[in-house]
Amino acid sequence: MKIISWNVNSVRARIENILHYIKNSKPDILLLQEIKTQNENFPSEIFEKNGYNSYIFGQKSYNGVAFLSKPKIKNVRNDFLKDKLKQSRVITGEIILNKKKTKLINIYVPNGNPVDTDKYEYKKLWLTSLIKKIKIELNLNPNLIISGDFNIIPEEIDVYDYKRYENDALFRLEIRKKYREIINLGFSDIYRHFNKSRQEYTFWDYFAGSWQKNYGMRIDHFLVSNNLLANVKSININKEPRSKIKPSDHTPIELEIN
DNA sequence: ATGGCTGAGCTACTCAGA
Repeated sequence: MKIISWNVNSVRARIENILHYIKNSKPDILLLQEIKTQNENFPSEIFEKNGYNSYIFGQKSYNGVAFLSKPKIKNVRNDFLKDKLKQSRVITGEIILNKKKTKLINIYVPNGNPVDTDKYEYKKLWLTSLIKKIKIELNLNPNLIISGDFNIIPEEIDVYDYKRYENDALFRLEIRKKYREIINLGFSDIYRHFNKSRQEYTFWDYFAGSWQKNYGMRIDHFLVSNNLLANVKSININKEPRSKIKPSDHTPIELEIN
């Protein structure tokens, strides 16, 4: 099964790029973040014509997450977290992997910049609440996949110049510690598991020629619970969509799992 | 280098992103 996560930065502005990508990469399940639209304006019919069911947790203008899926996803919910600001940032659902009931948790973590503002406090609270929920969930079901735009640079190797980001909400030590906390509950960062010292990114800013200079960062992740680790076949960051006309600033990360 | 770009909502300009 091919499960892919992609922050598309508006599903409607990106529709041609997404369709082109789907035809080439043929995901079974696509986890989308930053769809930037309400449920009623989500282009479900277009995806249905291409063989995908849509499961949407939208919001006007900002945020929003969704699943596109060939197989049906069961028990889809928007209430995994209580979001203080009522932003649409998590959608969950259940699939069967290798006869195991597996929960997919698709997340769009708050950015948190600038630091030392309420935005940063919101990110910290949001992550604390996420960790608490994951801990509970792991006790109910050992088969979890958490994926999406974490807005966290895990280590120095995961950004083009870490010194520039030491006091940034994506790289501050206390934020990276939250990421470690999730992993320490019993998960693997699948990209890093398969690529111990490789330096690749999933995001490049639109401005200042960041893409051309490869000034990027790895902030989109797949965390797979250790009970499922043996099922994982491969992980790949597909840079092709970032090179296209009118791209998202993020590029897809692709998981192959039995 | 706290934004030089992009998108939504709207129709001039602000807010947000990372």
